[in-house]
Amino acid sequence: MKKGDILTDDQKAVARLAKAMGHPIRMYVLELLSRQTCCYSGDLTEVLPIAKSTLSQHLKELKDAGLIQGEIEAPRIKYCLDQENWKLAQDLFKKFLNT
Amino acid sequence: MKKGDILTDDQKAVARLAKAMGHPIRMYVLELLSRQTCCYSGDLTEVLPIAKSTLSQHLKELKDAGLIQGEIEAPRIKYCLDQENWKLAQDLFKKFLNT
DNA sequence: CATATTGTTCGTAAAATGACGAACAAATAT
DNA sequence: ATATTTGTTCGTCATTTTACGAACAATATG
Repeated sequence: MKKGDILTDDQKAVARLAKAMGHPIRMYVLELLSRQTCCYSGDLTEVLPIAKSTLSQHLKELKDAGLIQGEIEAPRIKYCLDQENWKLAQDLFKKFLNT
Repeated sequence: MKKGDILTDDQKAVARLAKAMGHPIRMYVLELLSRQTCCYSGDLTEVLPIAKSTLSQHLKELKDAGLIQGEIEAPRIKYCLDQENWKLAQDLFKKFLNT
């Protein structure tokens, strides 16, 4: 924790999360997963108007931010919210927005 | 509201807000303003380790996203949260985060 | 009027983002 | 063993983001 560093860890953390949420496609995925526990990316490809490689990138960003996790299941991959980090995100945003 | 459009307005709106919040400097400003009603950008320039032109850009982004507003006051500019949109942002994030 | 003070705008540059199709890897099914 | 399904990775490209300093505009102060 360097001294001259003005920005707090929480500010950095919530900015990191917000950045990951800063695209409509990614919010679509997050909302879906917050409603139905899991989904397969194939389902998303069918519905979303983007190439599967692009979707893959978006999912990777959500994964890198810790918001979702993917579990290999036969030929497909099952995506779910990362419950632990999701709770953390809830708390962080609550902290920054509610007061 | 076009038919083939999968993404909802709320998803787009919250993504827009999240994008604006997706930088530590901007979260710093937002947190400050959520605590102390207003500030002058000069105060920020003193504290933050970035050029004033860069700060100006960040403030503009927050303004464009509707999160803050600037009021000219003599030689300086007073920045505050845009209360109305801030409430909207609170509601949107609450909705998406299930809080 | 001259001169600070304050912030934006401009020009520039490096890096990141978002998108695509093609190629690839892994696993299942034929 | 070959084909099919599923998703990632690669190469590419255009656009956006982040950052800086210099120049500029507007407004106070001497």
